Amino acid sequence: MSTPTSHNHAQAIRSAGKAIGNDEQILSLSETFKVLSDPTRLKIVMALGKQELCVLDIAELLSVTESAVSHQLRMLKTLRLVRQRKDGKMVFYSLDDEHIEDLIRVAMRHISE
Amino acid sequence: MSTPTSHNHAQAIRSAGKAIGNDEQILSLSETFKVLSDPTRLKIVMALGKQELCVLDIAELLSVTESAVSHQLRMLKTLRLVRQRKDGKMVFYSLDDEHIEDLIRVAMRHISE
DNA sequence: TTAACACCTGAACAACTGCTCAATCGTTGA
DNA sequence: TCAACGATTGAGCAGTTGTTCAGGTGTTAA
Repeated sequence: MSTPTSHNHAQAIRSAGKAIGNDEQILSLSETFKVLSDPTRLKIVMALGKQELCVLDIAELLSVTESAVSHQLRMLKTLRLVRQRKDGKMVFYSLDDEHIEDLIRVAMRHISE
Repeated sequence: MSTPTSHNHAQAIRSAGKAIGNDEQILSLSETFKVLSDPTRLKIVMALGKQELCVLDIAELLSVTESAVSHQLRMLKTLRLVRQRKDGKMVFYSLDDEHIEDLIRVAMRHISE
């Protein structure tokens, strides 16, 4: 007896290939996950999910500089995850995507094993 | 009139702070998202969700080298997302976490706007 | 006008990431 | 025994990432 277990490579590849979307979809998916893969951004998103905050509030809450927060907020705004509202000297940010909170909720179920 | 809109910074920070877990939890969450933030790893996970595959199958399916696949599989194994089964010269990998597929499903709802 | 404040921006830097390449291991068939 | 095969590993590299820093904008109060 030689062949340990019969395994049709060609068919396995064909079958698994169907489970993968097209490259454009994969890229969108991975970018979605990438936004939340940085602790600072994740905290910002979770905080804004609870309530509207200005830049300095976020900076103080996370113990990072205004600049760092501002950079991350720009990215989050570009990706349409947050929205901004100017009020005098301050700029208030809030979450602009309800799906993101679902995503975090599901991930929390995951890490609690 | 000066104050544009009344805003209690201290209270806002306190309130939003509750929405953020402890640092350990945040780190776990962000790491979960980070695994799926790379297109190659995401494809591997999605393919293995459909069916068990050996290293060469994955390499061919994704058009990358065995080495690259092996490196990523090691990471996925360390993080307990995949499990391996040796069979002769081949090593078959399969998904070892049902929550991950949920996560991808929710993210797909997100990107389809 | 001026100073203070909240925020934004671009350059620069260190740290990290994913890949390639070459070498290696373990198993199998000749 | 030995060559072929599937898989793994570590070093090295180019590209990316998140932060800091210095300077800037716009708004407000004096």
